[in-house]
This record gives sequence, C-alpha cells and structure tokens, in this order.
Amino acid sequence: MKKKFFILDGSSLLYRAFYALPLLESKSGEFTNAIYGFSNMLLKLLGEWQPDALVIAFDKGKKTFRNEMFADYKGTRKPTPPELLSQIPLFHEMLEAWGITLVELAGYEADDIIGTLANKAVGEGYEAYVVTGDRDALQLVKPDLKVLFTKKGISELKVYDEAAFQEEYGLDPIQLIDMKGLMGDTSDNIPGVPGVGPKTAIKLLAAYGSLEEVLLHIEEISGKKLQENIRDNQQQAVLSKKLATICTEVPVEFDAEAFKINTNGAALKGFYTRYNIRSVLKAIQPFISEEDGDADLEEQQLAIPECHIVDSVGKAKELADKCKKTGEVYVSALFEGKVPEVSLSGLGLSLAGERYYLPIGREADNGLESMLFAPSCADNQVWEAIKPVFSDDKIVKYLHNVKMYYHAGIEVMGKIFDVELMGYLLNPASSQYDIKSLSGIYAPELMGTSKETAASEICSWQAFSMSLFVGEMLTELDKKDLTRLYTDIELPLVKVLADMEEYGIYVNRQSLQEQAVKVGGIINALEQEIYQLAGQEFNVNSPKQLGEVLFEKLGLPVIKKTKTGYSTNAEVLEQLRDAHPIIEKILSYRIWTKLKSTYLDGIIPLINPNTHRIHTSFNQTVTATGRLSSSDPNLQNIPVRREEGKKIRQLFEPGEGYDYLLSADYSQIELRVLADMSQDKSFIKAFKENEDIHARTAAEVFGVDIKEVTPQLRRSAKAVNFGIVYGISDYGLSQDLKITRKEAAGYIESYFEKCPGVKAFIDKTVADAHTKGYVQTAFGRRRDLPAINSSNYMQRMLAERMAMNTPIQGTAADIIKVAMIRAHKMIKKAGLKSRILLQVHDELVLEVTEAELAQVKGILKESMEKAVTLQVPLSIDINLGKNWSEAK
DNA sequence: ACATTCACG
DNA sequence: ACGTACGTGAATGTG
Repeated sequence: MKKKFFILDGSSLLYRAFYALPLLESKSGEFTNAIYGFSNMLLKLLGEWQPDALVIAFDKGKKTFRNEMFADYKGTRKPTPPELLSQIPLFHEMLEAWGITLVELAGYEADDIIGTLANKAVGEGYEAYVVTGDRDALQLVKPDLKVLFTKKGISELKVYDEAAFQEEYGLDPIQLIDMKGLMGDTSDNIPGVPGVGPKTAIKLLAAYGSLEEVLLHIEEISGKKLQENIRDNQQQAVLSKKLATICTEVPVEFDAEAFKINTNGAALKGFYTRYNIRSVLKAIQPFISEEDGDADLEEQQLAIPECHIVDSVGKAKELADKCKKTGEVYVSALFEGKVPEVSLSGLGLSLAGERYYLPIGREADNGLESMLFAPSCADNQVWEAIKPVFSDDKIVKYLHNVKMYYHAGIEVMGKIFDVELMGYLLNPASSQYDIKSLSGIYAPELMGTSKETAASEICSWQAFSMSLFVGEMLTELDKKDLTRLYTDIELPLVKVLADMEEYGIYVNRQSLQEQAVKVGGIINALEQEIYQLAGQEFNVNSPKQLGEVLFEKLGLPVIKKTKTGYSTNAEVLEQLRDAHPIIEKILSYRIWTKLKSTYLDGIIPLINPNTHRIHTSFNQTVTATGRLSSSDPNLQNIPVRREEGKKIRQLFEPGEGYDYLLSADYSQIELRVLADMSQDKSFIKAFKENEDIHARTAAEVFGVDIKEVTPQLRRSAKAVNFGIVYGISDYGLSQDLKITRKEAAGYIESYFEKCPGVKAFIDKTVADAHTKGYVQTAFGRRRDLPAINSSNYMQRMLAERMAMNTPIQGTAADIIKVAMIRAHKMIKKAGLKSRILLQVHDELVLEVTEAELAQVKGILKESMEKAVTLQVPLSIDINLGKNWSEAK
C-alpha cells in the first residue's frame, strides 16, 4: 500500500466553512465559525483517511503572477469579510497546535502550491489527495492523484479520480483548462469566449480535444454566431486558458519528514478550550498521544476535593464555625416546590477549598438520622445548625439566584454575590447563567470535572466551582464599571421581586371560568360560520390550511408570503377584509381564540390553590436591554388595547383585605430619557412646559402651529417618535404609517432638522458603538453588539438599531428599577399593608387599602418621579379601580 | 425544534 | 438589489 499525502486548500476550505455555518461566537466575543467548521472537516479527514502526511496550502497576498498576465484577474472578488479575516490568526494558532505545516508563497495561489506538491508527492511514490472547495483543482486529477471536493457545505466530500471526472464532465481532467479557456469563469473574472457556456465548451472539446485544436478548426464549427465569437476572441480564450492553468513549477520542496503531523496535545486542548469549541475538544482525544493526553489531563484536570457529607448537628455546627472563621462561603442550594411554597432541600457548601453537602428536608429524612430522631426534627436540626451562617452579616456569601433563598424564607444577610446577576450584567445577551455554564466561561480549567451523579456531588461541585471563578467575574465587573449597578440596583431589586412574586395577584376564578365558557361559545359559532363560508371544514388555527382555503380555494389575492407559505397575519387579513365575508370572521376568531387559550384556559391552572392568586415569575436575567420579563404566566402582556381584551383585565382584582388595584405609570418615560440623554433643546423645553409631546413633534415636523395639529398629523408624529426610540429607518416608518419610503425619509429629515440634538445623540451613539463594540445606559448597563461591524448589511443595520434603542429602553428600565426599590422600601418603612404586585415596564400595579390611599400615592410620586434627576421632569399618572381594567 | 401569530411596553 | 422598525412570552401547528 502506498503512503497517503494530503494537501488541503486552506483558503478555500476556510471560506466554505465560514459560509456554511452561522456566525458562532466564543465567550470573549471572537467569531469562531470558520475555525469550528474547518476543525470538523480536518477531524473527519484524519479519521476516515488516516493520512501519512498532511499540509495546508494558503493564498498569500493579493497579487499573483496571473495579475501580470491579466490585471483584472479575480477583479470581481469581494474583499474577505472582517468576520472571517479575524479568524485567520486563530487559524494559524490552530495549525501550530495541530503540528500541521502551512505552505504559503507570495505571488502564487494555493492552487499552484497544491499542484506542485501533489505532483512531487506522486513522484516520491505517494498517493496524493487534494482537498478543496475549488473546482479548478480537478484539472490535477491523474493516476495516484485524487481530488476530494466539498459537496454542499463542508460535511460531504466527493472523490474525483479520472473515472469520476470523466463520468461527470465527459472529458479528461486536463481538458478542464481548455474548458475554462472557452467558457471563462465569472468567480475568477476570467473572460473566456462570450456565448460559450459549459454545454458548448464540452461539445467542442469532445469534438476537437483541446482549445488549440478548436482554434485550428474554427471554420468547421456549426453555428455562425458561435464561429464568429470564437474567431473574435481567440486571444482572450488563450489567455483564459493560461489563467486557469495551475502552475506546477512553484519553488517549494516536498519534505516528507516535515509534512508529518506532529500534534502538541496540550496546545491543542488549550486552543479549543480557549475558544470554547467543546465538541471539537471531545473529538480530538484520539489524536492526542497517550503521554500527551495523560500528562495534560494531570496538568489541566483540576483536583476536585472529596465531598464531605454533613449529616449531623455536630458536623454542621463545626462547619458553621469554620465559615465564621474564614468569613466567606460559597453556596449552591437545592430547592423544591413552587412560589410561594418553596423549601430548601439540600445545601452544597464550599470554603477554604473544601466541599460539603448538607441533606435537608425529605432527603435527610430518608437517611440515618431519621432512625435516631423523629423525622420532622432531623432536617430542621442540621438546618438550624448551619442557618446562623446566612444571618451572619460578617460572612460574605457567594451563591446563585438569591431570589430562591428569599422564597425559601432564608434571610441572607451581609455581602451577597449572586453569580447569576453578575453573569447577566457582564453579558445580558446570553441565556445561560447556570453555574456550570458560567464556570465554562470564567474558569475553563473546570471543564469536564463535574460528574453529574448525586445531588450531593452536583451541589458541592457547584459551590466549589464558584470559588474558582467568582474572582474573575468580580474583576470583569469592575473593569466594565458594573459594580455599582450590581450593588445599588440589581441586588436590592431581588428582594422586591421576591416579595412581588410571593404576594401574587388575585384573579376571580369564578368569572374566569364563566368567561372561558362564554368565549368558547363565541368561538364555536364563528367556527361554524367560517366552515359555511369556506364550503369545507378545516383547522382555522393552522396558517397552512387557512392559507390554502383563502388563497387557493377562494382565490383571494396573496398579499405577503412567509418562509413556508402564505402569510395570514392580521395585517394581511385586514387588507382582505372587503374581499370576502370570511375574513372578518377569521379575524374575530383569532381574537377570541387568543383570549381563550392564552388568557383564560392558560391562566386557570396557574392559580395557586392555596392562595387563590397568580404568582408570576419576574425574570431579572432575560432581556438584553435591562428590562424585566414575566413568565408563567406572563403578566406583562395582559390585553388592554381592545375592548374584547379588557374583559380579561377586569378579572384581576384586589385580594381580600384590600380595596383597590392602583396603577402608577410613567408618562413618556422613554422620550424623556431621550430628551435628557440627547440634551435636545426643543425636546427639553417641551417636557419642561408639559406639552403634548406628539402634538409638539407634529407641529415642528409638519411646520404648523401646535393648535392646528390634526389627530392625523399627531398620529404620524407619534409614529416618528416611536421610530426614533426603536432606531429609526425610513423603511420601518413607511411600513408603520403606510406611506412611501421617500415620504418617511422626508419626515425623518425634517425631524432631525428641528431636533438637531437628537440627531447628534443618535449619530454619536452609533459611532461609539462602532468603535467600542458596545452601548451603555445612563446607569452604565452595557450591551455588547458583536454584529455592529458585520459585513452583512442586515445584521449591521440591526445592530445599529439596537445601538440606538438600548440606551433609551435600558435607561428607562434602570429608572423604574430604582423606583421599585425606593417605593418598596418606603412602603415597608411606613408599615403599610398596601404592596407592589406587578411591574409592566413603565407601570407599577399595587393593591391598596382605602385608608392608606393618600400615603401610597405620596410614596409613589416620591419614589417614581424622584428616582433620578434628569434635565426634564419625570411624571406619573395614578389610577385606581375595583379591578385592573378600571385602574387605567 | 422551529415557524407563525399575537398579546404587551 | 437588497429588506427591518426595539424589547419580550405563550399557544399552536408542522417537519
């Protein structure tokens, strides 16, 4: 058997990998998709073919000898996108670690190096394999020289030997260059002969064998036009063939010894760890030699200490004393139950490099202790023994999700570092803030050390791992100036949210169920009418089936398409309203089914049977801008805009012992934030004088007196103001107002003319985003925008809109968070019974008693309007009623 | 798991 | 020539 020599076209494969995969990002923000794709390709190659030697050829520099022949060679090539360019240094680093030789030579393309080395290898008795995504290389195919060509994406390779080439092209491989001479190549900007494509080229070569022969027999060629084209472009065809011919005389040597793969296991592992490419990390194991792997494991794999099980009061007390001495403790707790019935069921602890686990609750009852003591005492005793650690304000706590501790009734005193919140502040775009994910980012050396087995192992590992990465997180927080945001806003807010979730909000279950039945009736009736009008029964809820009925059976005009078929959304249906009576019914059906499934049927099972209230979750680490989100159920999107929807809001009532629901909402908080941040004179003046901001905008943009502003004009101006907050584009505004893009651009232009401060602010924000790669709120909350310099237009524009919107939306979110903390504190301090139940971005909902009404209003005014001092006043509206709908 | 639709600020 | 307004969560249908 001959030895196998592989030569890879690095440039072409890297390109392929880059475009085949979505832009992956490492934790530190680098793009790694091309590296990832290339690595997989390499692994597959090594696994399947077992090469004896392998090198990678790479293009170097832009100009090659071909440019001397033809200046415009590859002239239509777009520049390499920066997202790929940034991966090239990583590529070098990667090859270094793999111990794979990279061959590049100024003035030559990778193809030429490949051709030369492959030929030399064959001369030395090797079987040569060229791996590439560039069809040009197929011309090299000959006995003992095969080309592996990347089919769709990067995963599949097609093997071209002479037979395979012959079968596909009907030609010998070397004739590929004659073909290129005739037909040219748009991607390389090789001209060829006009009017000759692959079909004609193959036909001609089948008849005459080579370009030169074709040129000698021009007169015999059938087809006048074709003859003429070839005759007129003889020189060009010859040049094209030359350009397409791979040079196999490149000054490089075939060095069998140097071309062997010589992997440095530790470096390789380090590389993939650093860039967080985990799947590759697993796959490289077989390629790391024994000693390498073992030595590496010993070196890298941290020694994780044994977990001590603390299952007696004596041991627990001892541990508590130890905590007191060290002054800090890492905790990972296990909870059971749902809010508001959460209890602690296990406790992983770590201090001074040791691991502990304390079984608590049911789990402990099953243990030894329960044989000796009454079961109900056993858990409490271990817990009671360790509890002082939590109430000791001299002991620093490092933990995950402190809100759950509050829910379990644990008073956590002293300094608290909640790694979930810290992780969120460091990168609000992430969706994973569990301890394991965080450890992967901030302490990669921990990777692979957690054995997912018993609760004791998991919890104590989590506690221990925090001790290894909290330092890194704190350093990062400090570096990014996020420490204040953490200590002054996010952490204090946790207690407020925990209380709100625990309070829950009362819903009238009786009315809810009645409504559900009633709406069910309406839906059934509509359904029948729809079937009648359609002349068939079908699932109205299925956009696919609905689309078929509307646009195929009934032949209604198609307004818009989605990725998968016809669009049937409300906007489309609205335009079809007059085209067929069924449309109206469908719109109505949609409204009612939405109400029933999401807000009636969806909420019933979430009413807590003990409290008869709904306990939503307010998520503090979800949004990229700093807002809260609400789930299970989402109480931040309860209907309000439509009459039908208000029926749902009416079901939310003050609970027993309370008289009203009260809603306090900020007036135009985002525009006021914009006024403040932009320092725009006319905006500031408008708010100071308490003017109707949309009317005022209308007056300025449309050049009329404020008294002359029609509702129509005001509506347009309102849309423009919204547009500014969302990151304006003429296209978006034109869609919203249903005007032409030009008109929209006109509105924006005159807006910016009248509000130069806003214009300057937006420009500066976007420009800063481009240079820094992130944006910030007034409180320093930070959002990275990795796509801001993308070469992809859409992605870049999206990032720019995010850059405009995030400081505004995020600052408003910061402000209401401050207000919530202050209001909650003042309410508690005053010993009031009234309490905050919900937050809906710019609104707080409270349940209040008649007696406390005046005081509560005062507290809200104070806490909300004075949460921060801006250049414009902040103002709130307060409404109350016997249900949430009335309190609007 | 992903797409579509629609509820809110 | 291209196509999107910013930020969420839930229900439903479909591959």
